[in-house]
Amino acid sequence: MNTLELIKKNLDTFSKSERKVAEAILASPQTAIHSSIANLAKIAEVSEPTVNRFCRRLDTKGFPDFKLHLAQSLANGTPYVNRNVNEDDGPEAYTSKIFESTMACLNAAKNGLDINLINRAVDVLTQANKISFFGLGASSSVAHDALNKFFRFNIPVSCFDDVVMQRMSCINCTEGDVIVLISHTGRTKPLVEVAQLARENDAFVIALTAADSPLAEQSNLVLSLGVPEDTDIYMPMSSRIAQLVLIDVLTTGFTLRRGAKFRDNLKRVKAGIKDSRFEKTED
Amino acid sequence: MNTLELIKKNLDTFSKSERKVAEAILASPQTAIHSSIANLAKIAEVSEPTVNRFCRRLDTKGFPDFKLHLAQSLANGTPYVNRNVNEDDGPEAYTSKIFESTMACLNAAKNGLDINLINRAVDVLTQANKISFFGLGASSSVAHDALNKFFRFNIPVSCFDDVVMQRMSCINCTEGDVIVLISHTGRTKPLVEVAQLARENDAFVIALTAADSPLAEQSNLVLSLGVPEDTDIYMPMSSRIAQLVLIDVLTTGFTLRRGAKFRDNLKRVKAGIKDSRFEKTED
DNA sequence: GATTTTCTTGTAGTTTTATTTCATTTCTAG
DNA sequence: CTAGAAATGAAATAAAACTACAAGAAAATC
Repeated sequence: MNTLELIKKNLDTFSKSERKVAEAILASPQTAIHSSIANLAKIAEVSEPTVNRFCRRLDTKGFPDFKLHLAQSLANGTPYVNRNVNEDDGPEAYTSKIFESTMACLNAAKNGLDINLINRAVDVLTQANKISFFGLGASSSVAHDALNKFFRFNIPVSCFDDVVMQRMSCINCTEGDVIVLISHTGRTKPLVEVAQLARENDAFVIALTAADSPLAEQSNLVLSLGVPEDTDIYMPMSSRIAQLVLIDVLTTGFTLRRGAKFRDNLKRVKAGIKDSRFEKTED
Repeated sequence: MNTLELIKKNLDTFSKSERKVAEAILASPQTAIHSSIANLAKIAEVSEPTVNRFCRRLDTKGFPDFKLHLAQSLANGTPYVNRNVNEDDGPEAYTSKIFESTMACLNAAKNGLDINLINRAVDVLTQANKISFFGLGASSSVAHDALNKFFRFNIPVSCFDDVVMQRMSCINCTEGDVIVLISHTGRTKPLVEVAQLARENDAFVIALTAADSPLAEQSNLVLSLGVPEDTDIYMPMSSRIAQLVLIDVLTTGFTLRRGAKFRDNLKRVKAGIKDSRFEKTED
């Protein structure tokens, strides 16, 4: 738990003098971590033992230990607090807010993931005869991205971003086929129907979507990113980034699982691209 | 600069005893920040002043100050150090490595951005008659994503991921058109030619690409993400994520610049989608 | 190869910083 | 208004960090 947040939350549980300490710290945390206990006591206009007691109340061993905790939470740039863009932000402000909230979001997503399910998904993908990635709207770019990555493994893989093609593809499914459906909310009707159709035709359905959504219910395996987002004005930015990173994770798992033989194959594909470039490397 | 990294990098500039200290810290940074100078000296089998000298050599005021620095860099989950996936990583390991290195990469990207150029890009986009997003290969999904976002602003916007269409589109360019080219390396021949073609037809060319690349030279405005990446085996994962976040930033800047009127428009587009859903929200 | 110089390291002493103890003050409840 | 409890700070104690200096090792010079 972020120390600054903790202090804010417990402001009313402190005694009068202890609150003075809290406020002094909140006013300038940077000063706090670079002060001695005597100095901070003077700033807060209390005695040294009071500062010490304040530290202990926050479950630290004492003042130096408290400074350590505080320093650590400052290092994170408080990414969880108050990072929404508002109307009068300048370029500097909205740029760092977006980057920081994206990072915070990835962090949250990481902590909320079920590693066993990921492992399971990699299993399924490794054994698939054919893999298809489906997404609609904003999620279609995630599906495309997935296609791009799996394409290099030299296995049958496809990607559709319109419902008609998705349905047609599902009808031709057989056992051993894996369909990966991508939807932030899991409430896009056509996609839920596609999931149903796929399962009726014996395909294995993996969903990258919200837990407890209609789409999740229709799927064999759900990888959910617990990333709430205000989708009312701005677009589902961060959550989509998290989906992409999840695709990265699956790709990596896939690569590792299939071992060295396949990694050679990857290199060969890359080598084949080099001709169309000024130099080496990748787009 | 990350303290642990700094220690590693300077390992050979230390004297024999100081290196003992460095190694003791690297072996268990967590122990280090919770030890007194006497304790750490004992662990490293040196004297206390040696530890103190070691701290000063790293440009800190002394041992307590050093602990603060170290604590801060530990708080970031050591994302900069040694985060490459290797063959025998389990799901847990590669998942967190990928998430963490992506976050680190975003952080690096954020710090390397030129805010003025972003502001300039937003300016140009806001005044464009027509916006086109071009990408090839892995970058095409970024272009699609951009299309998806700008599409909602109710301005002429298009996206092509094959060279032929891109060239055709460029030939029809007129002054006031803006072309956004996306390429991780900036060395994809066809895309560089497209940039040339677009400029010959009076379009304004914005490139999301590496600085000092052929593509950068052919563009009117370059937004570069200084994100080096080992593209030899794994794909350009993190850098592409950074590009996407940059698109988010541009979109946000665009939204803010055009003011409240346009934000209403966004809401209307959203409302129009709702019918095709089980509930509200967005994919 | 010896000798001087420089750099490195540790011991012991000093100073700074943090913590504990305890007396005083300030609330709170009857 | 007073007994008891809680909060606070002064002073003393303990701990930690730092400094000065001297002994020893390594490097350079003759």
